[in-house]
Amino acid sequence: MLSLFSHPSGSTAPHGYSSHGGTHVPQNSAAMFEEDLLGQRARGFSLGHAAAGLMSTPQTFPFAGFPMHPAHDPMGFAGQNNQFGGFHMSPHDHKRMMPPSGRDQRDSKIKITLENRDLWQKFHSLGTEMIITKTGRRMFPTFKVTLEGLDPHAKYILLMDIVPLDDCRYKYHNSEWVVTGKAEPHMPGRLYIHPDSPASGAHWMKQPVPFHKLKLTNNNLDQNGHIILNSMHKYQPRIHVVQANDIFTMRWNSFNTYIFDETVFIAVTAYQNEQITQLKIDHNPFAKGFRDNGMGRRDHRLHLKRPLISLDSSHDGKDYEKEEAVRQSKIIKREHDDSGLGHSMTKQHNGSQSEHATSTTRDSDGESKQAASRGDELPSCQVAGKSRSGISPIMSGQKGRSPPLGRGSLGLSSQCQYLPQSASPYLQGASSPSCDQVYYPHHSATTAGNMAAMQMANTGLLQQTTVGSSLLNSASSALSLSHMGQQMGACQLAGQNSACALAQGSTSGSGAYGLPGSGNQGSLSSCTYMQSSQPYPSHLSMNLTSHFPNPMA
Amino acid sequence: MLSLFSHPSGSTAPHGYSSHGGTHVPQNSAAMFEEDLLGQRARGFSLGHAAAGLMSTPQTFPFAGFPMHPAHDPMGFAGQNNQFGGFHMSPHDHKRMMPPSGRDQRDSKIKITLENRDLWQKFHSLGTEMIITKTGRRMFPTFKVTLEGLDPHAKYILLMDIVPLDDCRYKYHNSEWVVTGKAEPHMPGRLYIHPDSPASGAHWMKQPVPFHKLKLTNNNLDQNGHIILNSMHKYQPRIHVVQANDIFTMRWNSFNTYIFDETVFIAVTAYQNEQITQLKIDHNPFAKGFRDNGMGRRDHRLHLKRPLISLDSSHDGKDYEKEEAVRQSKIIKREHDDSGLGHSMTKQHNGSQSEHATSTTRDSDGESKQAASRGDELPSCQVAGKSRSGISPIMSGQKGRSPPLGRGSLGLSSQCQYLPQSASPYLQGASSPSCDQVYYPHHSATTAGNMAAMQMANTGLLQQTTVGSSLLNSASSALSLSHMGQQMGACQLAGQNSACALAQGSTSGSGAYGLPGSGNQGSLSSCTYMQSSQPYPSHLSMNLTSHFPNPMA
DNA sequence: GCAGTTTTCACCTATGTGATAACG
DNA sequence: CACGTTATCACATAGGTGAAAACT
Repeated sequence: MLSLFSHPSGSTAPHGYSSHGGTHVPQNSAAMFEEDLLGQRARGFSLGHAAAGLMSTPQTFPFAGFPMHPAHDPMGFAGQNNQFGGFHMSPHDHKRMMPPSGRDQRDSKIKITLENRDLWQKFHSLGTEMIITKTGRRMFPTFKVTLEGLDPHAKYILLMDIVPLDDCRYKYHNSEWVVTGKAEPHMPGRLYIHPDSPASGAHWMKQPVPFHKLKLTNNNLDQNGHIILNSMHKYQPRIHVVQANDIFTMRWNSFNTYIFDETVFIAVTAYQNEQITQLKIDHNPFAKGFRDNGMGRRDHRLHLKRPLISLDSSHDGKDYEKEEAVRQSKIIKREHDDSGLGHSMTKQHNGSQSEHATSTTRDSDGESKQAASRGDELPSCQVAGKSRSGISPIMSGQKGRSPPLGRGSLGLSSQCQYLPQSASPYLQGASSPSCDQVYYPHHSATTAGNMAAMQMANTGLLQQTTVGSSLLNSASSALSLSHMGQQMGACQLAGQNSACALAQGSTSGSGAYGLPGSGNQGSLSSCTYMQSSQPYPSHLSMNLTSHFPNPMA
Repeated sequence: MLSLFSHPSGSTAPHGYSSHGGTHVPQNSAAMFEEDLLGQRARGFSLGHAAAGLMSTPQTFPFAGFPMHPAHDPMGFAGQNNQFGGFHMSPHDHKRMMPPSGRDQRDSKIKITLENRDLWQKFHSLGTEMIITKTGRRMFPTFKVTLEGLDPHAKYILLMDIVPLDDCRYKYHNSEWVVTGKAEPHMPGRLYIHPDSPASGAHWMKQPVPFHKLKLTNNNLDQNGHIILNSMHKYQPRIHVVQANDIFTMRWNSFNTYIFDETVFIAVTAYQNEQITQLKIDHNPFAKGFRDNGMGRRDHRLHLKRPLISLDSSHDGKDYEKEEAVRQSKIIKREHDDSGLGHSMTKQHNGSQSEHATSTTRDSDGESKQAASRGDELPSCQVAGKSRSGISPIMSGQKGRSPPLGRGSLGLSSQCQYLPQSASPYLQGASSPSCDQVYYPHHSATTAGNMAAMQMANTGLLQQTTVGSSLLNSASSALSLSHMGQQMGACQLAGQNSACALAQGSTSGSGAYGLPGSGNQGSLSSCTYMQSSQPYPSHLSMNLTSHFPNPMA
């Protein structure tokens, strides 16, 4: 297998972190966390040039057929909540996400609430767009949740990931989002571990938990652990609550996954809908470049490509601080309560399903099917007519909140027609055996349990990279994990800092270091470096490039 | 007279604004305003190289004796509210500033309230510091006021300026501010005109008016109209409410001036008290660089040079947005109500005093007494002992709010001993005939009426400058006016954009263009360019370098 | 090769930091 | 000459912009 890491040898471990793989086990990660805590600029965890371990046999990968987009969302929720256009919100106030049913799972009593939901709704009603850049961009609004029902004394790890909502590629045409074709292959989904992890239930419950540090990037070669997305594609952020003392003993089958429909968004490199731009400027304190009216009072009309109102007064906006405050404390009721697809799903916990055995994670998929044909785990796309579909067609001025549409008559996403196999979104996860079901055992006991490899660092897609060292000093902690039915078998570390403190010493750049992992089912405790030769290794990967404020318990 | 403007000839009017003085009158300023309204980057108003008009005779300047610091605060309030150390606040809730007494002045019914007063108090209790930089720095907290009692239909102009509070120079030693000597000569005070000016009373009253655009600089050669201050000196921001249809017909004798004790601050080039730094970071949305816990929840302990608490949790701060909101709507009562110097003054309106006649504004003061002896209009300094004085000696951790001290036992500023002549701060304005009383006719009818010249643009101190054109593209609108007993006679414009549209055409750089103004008593309607040969012309100067969102009425 | 769509990039705002440069 | 104080500067963060470059 070839090296998965593209960064130039030598520039990999600027801080002395080993750049060469081996079958190492986490060591001094705690110390590192502390250091990071104090540092202003988080350092990466990546240990660089790590090589594969258990993933020796490519065939173990469910994605065999889809080397390009083995990643994300296997789940069928893509079909359940694609009311993206924002014309209709979830009929029920699913602000409070609950497990689908009273399944006898350990955390069925967990209650998770999306904060600033009303703000999310505002964006959602217009068709949320999230900028993705080479260097990584934060999300706005910030994904922030309130937790309840956790065991105050137990330790939990909170993670987030973002999965494709459908298999379509979009374009913003004539003020609306329309499908332009099939989706591009997705990078393996990375997991962003909340920096406070692991922490007690009490800690997580004492106040809203923000995932503001999470960053999105369109750089497939990203070495900073940011979540890699494709521009012009629709995504669904998800939150996972896992009871575990540390990420290494975290059992993948104990994932409690939740999603919030209003957080769906389309990744873009540049804003398409200027109403979204304006909304961002209006609410994001950092988008000050245009807040002429300064902190709190701004004139929406200024700088608006097409002013909606007259320019007479600059005192029309409200204090964003106030709005923000309201947003955080108040929960605005949904206006339209179209009881369409009822419970638009929320909880998707990984059933106690079989952990797909100690499958070996393989990285040398070999298939460089860049643009080759891909599997159809995700609903296929079909460019719909311009009829009444399309996201945010409502260009109604200022507060134009689109009229509620039946849940069935979806917005943009409705244009995607799902293949028979994925027709039932709720079951898709379990029904598509070939892949992705890992994370979406929705009502089934299937699951995430079968994660196999953790690539701590390089996503394993950096093959022919030539990334400069500048890319190595980032910060967010993320796990790249392509929701497949593999089990956690190998841990791949890369980057500069070492979470696992594994790779240290060797500075060899692209050499492959396949190391057979110990195949700990359902546990991430064994981190093994791995490198694959294929540019887009389709398997679970964990990229833990950054800081963990709290030392591992 | 020599040129007051130092910027290289030619680079003065990048946008075609004349750089050569003449007796011009505002012309197309309105058009400019609109353009500015839409532009993201405000352009300056400065008309460059303008020359003096009425200020032909230097002797007319009250500052004759103090060529270096004719500027600011003539008022005696320096003595009234120097409880800077923050140990004691104004006894009465002077959040609502009212005219000193029911003087029969047109606007005696105006009520002005400082917004986010509690935030100001927090800073004040520690000893507020404001960063000043070459390029200009905004103030934080932002000076924001709520107005009441204005004639909804009349037009008003809101201005702000910042005057020296005493004649001392400070230094931060051993965690406290101590006087180190006499103050450096102050640049002529510039006036910052609120960009909405002029606007109806209704407009000003409909919501808090923020002066967030105002910037402070330590660059004496500033061409951007920013307010020039001296580092390590204490200042008092002031607000002026003037009923006028436009700045040119604005009558200087109709100024209604207000000050808020809690807004006193020491200008610094770098923060001295780290508690202040922390407070800034905690409350200023832009100071995000360190808000690890992101928008809303931050860990004060991170990055704190000397952490006050443990580092276990990052969830301790409150949402700044919330705080901000609260700050804006709620008015926190002062804890300590030491009824020391009772009404710590607030309203300082310019009585209907005689407008010092059509005194001619002279700019060629000639005196280059840079470090020469200066007049003593300001209270003289006397380095006090380290006893219990000194600003923010209270280094009590987190919420350490200093215990209230008698008003008499002032904080730092108390260390300054005032000369007999200025012993009575409230009367000083009127009592010091030589200068500065212009703005502080406190209880007297004296006054601001005697302003003579407006130097629209260069402060007149840019003499030997070599400022690049880069300095010319700024934005804030400011008037430089050294509160002396001169009357508004000449208007000096400089910079690139033209508010008065006066100077246009001539590009001669440093030539002097003394032009006899029409001597409009109390009115700024006649703008005359002027240039003085002395580096520090001590006279009223108006530097209106920038934008006025609203076209002049 | 033009045109339409996307992406990248240098720029600008605001603000604090640490290192370095002046100053006294 | 070195130290203590103050100032300046390049850097970093977050985020939008517009123009140019890159795709399709």
